[in-house]
Amino acid sequence: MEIATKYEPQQIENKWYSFWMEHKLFASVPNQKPPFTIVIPPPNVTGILHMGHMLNNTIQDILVRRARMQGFNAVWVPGTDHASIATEAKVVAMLKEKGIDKKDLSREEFLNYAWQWKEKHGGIILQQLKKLGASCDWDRTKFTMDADLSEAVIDVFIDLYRKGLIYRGVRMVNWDPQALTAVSDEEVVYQEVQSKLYYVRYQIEGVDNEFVTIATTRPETILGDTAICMHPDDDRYQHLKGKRAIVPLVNRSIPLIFDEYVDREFGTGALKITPAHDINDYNLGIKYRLDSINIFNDNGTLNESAQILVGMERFAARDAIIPLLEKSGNLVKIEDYVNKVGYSERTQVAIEPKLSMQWFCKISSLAKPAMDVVMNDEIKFYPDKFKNTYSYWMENVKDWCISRQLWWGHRIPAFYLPNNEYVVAKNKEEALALAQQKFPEQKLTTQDIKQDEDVLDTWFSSWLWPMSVFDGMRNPDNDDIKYYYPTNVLITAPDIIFFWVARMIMAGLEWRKQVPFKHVYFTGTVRDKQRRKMSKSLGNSPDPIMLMEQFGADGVRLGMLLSSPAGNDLLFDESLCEQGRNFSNKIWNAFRLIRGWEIDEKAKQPIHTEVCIKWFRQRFNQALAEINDNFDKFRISDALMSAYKLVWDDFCACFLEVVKPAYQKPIDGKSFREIIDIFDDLMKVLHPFMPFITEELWHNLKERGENESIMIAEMPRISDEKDTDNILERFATVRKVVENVRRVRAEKNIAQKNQLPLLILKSADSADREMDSILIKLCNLSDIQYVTEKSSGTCSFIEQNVEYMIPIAQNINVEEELKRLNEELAYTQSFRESVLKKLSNERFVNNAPEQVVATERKKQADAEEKIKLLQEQIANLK
RNA sequence: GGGAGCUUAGCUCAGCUGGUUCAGAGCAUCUGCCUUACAAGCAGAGGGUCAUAGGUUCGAAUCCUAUAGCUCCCA
Repeated sequence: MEIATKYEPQQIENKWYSFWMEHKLFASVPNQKPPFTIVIPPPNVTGILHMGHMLNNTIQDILVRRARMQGFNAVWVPGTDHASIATEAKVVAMLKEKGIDKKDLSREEFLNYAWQWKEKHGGIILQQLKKLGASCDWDRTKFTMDADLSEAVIDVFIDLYRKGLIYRGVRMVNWDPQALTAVSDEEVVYQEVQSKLYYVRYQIEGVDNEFVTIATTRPETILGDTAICMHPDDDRYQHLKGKRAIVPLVNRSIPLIFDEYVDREFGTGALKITPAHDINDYNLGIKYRLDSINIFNDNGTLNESAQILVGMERFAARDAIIPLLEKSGNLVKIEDYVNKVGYSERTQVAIEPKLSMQWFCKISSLAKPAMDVVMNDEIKFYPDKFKNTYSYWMENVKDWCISRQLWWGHRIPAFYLPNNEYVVAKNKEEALALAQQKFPEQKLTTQDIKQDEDVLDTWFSSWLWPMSVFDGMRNPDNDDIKYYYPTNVLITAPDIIFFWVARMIMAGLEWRKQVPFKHVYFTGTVRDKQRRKMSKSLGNSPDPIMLMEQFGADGVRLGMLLSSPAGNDLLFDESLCEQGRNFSNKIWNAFRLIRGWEIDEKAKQPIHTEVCIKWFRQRFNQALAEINDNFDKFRISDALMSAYKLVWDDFCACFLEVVKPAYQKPIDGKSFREIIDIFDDLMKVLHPFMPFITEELWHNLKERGENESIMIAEMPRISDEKDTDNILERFATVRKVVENVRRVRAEKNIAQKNQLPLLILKSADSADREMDSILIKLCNLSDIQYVTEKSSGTCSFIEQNVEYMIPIAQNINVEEELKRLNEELAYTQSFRESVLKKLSNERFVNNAPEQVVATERKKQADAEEKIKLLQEQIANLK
């Protein structure tokens, strides 16, 4: 049979993904088996696949596939989240292209467009995940604005409201003047910017030529100033106590106040106070009952209250006010200054602190139990350092601003009445009934009540995700939620530990009295080689689809994992995928080798093959234990590396070299079948990492039924067979000897095809004939002789204090050999010295555990033995 | 400014509660090979004062303290 020497993944991948789908192998329904559940961190419905998704979803798929093969009823629930701000921005932009302004549309019209957009473009990412091999139960695909999930969100709002945990209030919020909505603290990204510090002097009221100078980075907000504040102990300003100042340009009289909040070192020690536009000023404003003058419109332009520059955009106003201040004689100086400015994560525009009416969720009572379950390890974090981050945030948790001034999302179920009261209810009818009951004298009708225009923060729906995907909020006793919840593990990025992870824990405990997941695995950030975050604007992110076309999905999956221990950033480099592809190819060729053998049922199994199979079974067992252990600790890249080395180093480089028959010779049937079984097991171990190639080869190894798949084959278990004859250790020694022989070959330029004899300075009685057969095969030896005396004209080496000699025809380079031997002797001697030093230290001998002292004595004995051998070798050469 | 964490080979990282020659892995590098599964490969080799300075200990990459540098989170 002709098989290509290179593995070509494309067709194979499509073939098997279709096969899995057709046979519904990803589907899960509750049954008697133990469940294993993962819910996908729902990507934005606007999203397209990027490298972060690749990493995250590769890990989820590995865990799910492995669990499935281990006999769990595994489910991986896919879905997307509606991403209020991002989606609304996309739709607005799309409409703009069509020449439609959002302002000209009704809410219903706009939402129509938005749904159309979602149906057309939403969920591309889920299609892309299929290319990766994601074994999601697609029939369970959910969207955070599905009717059932939406109902759950509204119910939760009402429930929290009735529990007194939701309130409405005026607060300083982070206003995004482009998206025209408040965003949460977590959605603000602070960046250092090069800016200016403006020094502006204010006339003291009623005193000629007396001024107080302040420093500000935002001179345009002067127009909203309602006080100037200084430190009460500041000597420079004692004489100003009780006086007032005049705001430049608008000539408003404002008080001078004194508070310890002020940093005397900063600027001039005098601070202008604009309560409407700065959170700290706002707090001082409350404390001193200052006026609050809002000078901005929602879109960031100046309003009537500013008195001048009305209608001008805030940054333009900043530029415009400087010449005015200069002209009026109030500008003292300008300095360069670096400060941090908050930007909206969604629109990248500078956040404007703004006072506005918002809905808030009281969080502290929810946070307490959520804190406990992480601290007591009921939920385990990997890596566990994120417990620190988590506890710090939870201890200082603030109320959650849950309203967004958008249309796309879950509309807040609050209904306003003509008397400025409001009621919270599931829909207008219930709201009306409630309102009529509450205010019977008002004689309210449907026309009198008006629902809140705002929607809820997207996270207010995603915090229910692990429950709502199983309809666990509306039907808490349904079979799915009872079976699949709590989920086993959440795979996510640490930057949403507060947004999402913490809140899911709160929600799970609040509504199901049960944690939503038992383990949280935090992936690192995918960065480029220069440690820069991958981003669209830098253009440093490769297209995952192209990568998969180039290296195969299996290759890319390996590439993602190879250097990404939990929580560590992954410095992505295409060469990692190349390594993955090369590994696929290695496996492919191992298969080609086996496939090409002819089978002779009459032939007897050679001794070296028998021994080698015995060894490999032990080695496999050992590696399996390692892999399992690594999985238990969520050290997935380590688990992969164990499997990688098992296949490449042990199976291909060693095992196959021993068992493969000579060129064009057949293999005996027994060996063939045993080797196929071993290969079969290896494919199963690799399957979670590399689903496609393993499925392909698994089907080619043996006759398989039409409905069979490696996906649902049983994962090999650690066998009880003990390594009674110590074959692992004996084999390890053999491999060292093989290395030495190969080194001699390399140094002496002796080709592998030329047979060599090997002399072993050891009694023939203690020979290990089993291992000799391996040596002969791997080193291509003519024979092995056990001798009692050294012979000259040999290259020799020592392994486990046994001397091995290879007679060679050419002259030995005595000097070179001596140099090598002397170096080894020196090393061994100094090693012995260090051991002796320890042993001659009474305190060591007295204090150290017996075991440790005994091993030191053994080291001493071994070293002395080796020194003796080396000295003999050296003497022999001279 | 407050907090957390990191610093081990050229790169990315392991190294658990001090004790096996403990200084490791993968990649990269160098040398030799188109050997009959695989050059996307084979065989071999080199490479580190474990950030620095102290301390605890019979014994420190591992524990403690300080310093330097880096990263992240919060304000």
